[in-house]
Amino acid sequence: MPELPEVETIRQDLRKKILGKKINDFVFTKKARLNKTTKFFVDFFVGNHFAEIDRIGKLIIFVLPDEKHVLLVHLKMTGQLIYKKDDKIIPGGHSDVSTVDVPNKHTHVQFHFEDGSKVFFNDIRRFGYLSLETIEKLEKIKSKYGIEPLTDNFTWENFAKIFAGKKSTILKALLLNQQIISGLGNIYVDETCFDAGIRPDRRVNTLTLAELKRLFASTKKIIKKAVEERGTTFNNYLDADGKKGSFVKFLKVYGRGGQKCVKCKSILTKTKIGGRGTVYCEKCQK
DNA sequence: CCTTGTGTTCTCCG
DNA sequence: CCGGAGAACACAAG
Repeated sequence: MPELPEVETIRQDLRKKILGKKINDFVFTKKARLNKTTKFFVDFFVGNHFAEIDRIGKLIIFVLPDEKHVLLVHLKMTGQLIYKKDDKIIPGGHSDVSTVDVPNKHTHVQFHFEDGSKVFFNDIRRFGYLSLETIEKLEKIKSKYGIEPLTDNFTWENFAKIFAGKKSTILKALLLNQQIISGLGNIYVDETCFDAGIRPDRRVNTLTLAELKRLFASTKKIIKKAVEERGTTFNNYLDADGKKGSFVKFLKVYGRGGQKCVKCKSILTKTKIGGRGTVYCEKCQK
């Protein structure tokens, strides 16, 4: 599941690879989820290029040189953006880096660049989308996102403010709410709560100052570490080179329901909180 | 039936 | 009874 660290990894990778490169062709299948006609996309992109790649929360923002438009890409659960330099077949099959062949049956969109390199948008479940928007629309969309764990705005003061007015919200629901904190998804919320030693089903108005401080520190720590490890490949996620993210080896609760807690060896609880699958330790998290 | 991210709808409380 | 917050529901597809 691409969350902030995964999307940020892809953004940083693609920036180095495709900025300024002229787009020679825009290729698509009829399964592609686009917010305009395919003709519109082709006419718009062929001959054009990307001037910058930004991100807000889990949304990738490809900035066009006209300073009037952006291409928004949301990967949802199974989307991938894979860059490939050329179509050379390496004898014996796979290259030593990429763990995926592209294009494949889940490739719905391709950008072909002037130097022969390509970007492939793959999506098994097809929940992800490409959306061509104006700068004005982007500002409206951006205004709906909460504070970003990787920016200077993510201070203890701003973090504490989030909780100040809240009453009985379930902690996990609050942390997953993109309008409050942007970028956290199911993996990092469970990991953050474990790291802070707090049950994800706690009502936020019952959290003590000490607990809030731990939660703030853990959020920063987990996200920073996950970005350093280039994300978590649990099922489907790959970076722009088709490589897996290595944070998976640091997961302490996500996907480990029924297994032993790494700290206290008791069995981790798997349950549903706020409608989402949740794993936590009854002993280590209070 | 499950999975998760997100947008919408509904309910409840002060 | 109104407004807003929070929770529940709906939807995507395999």
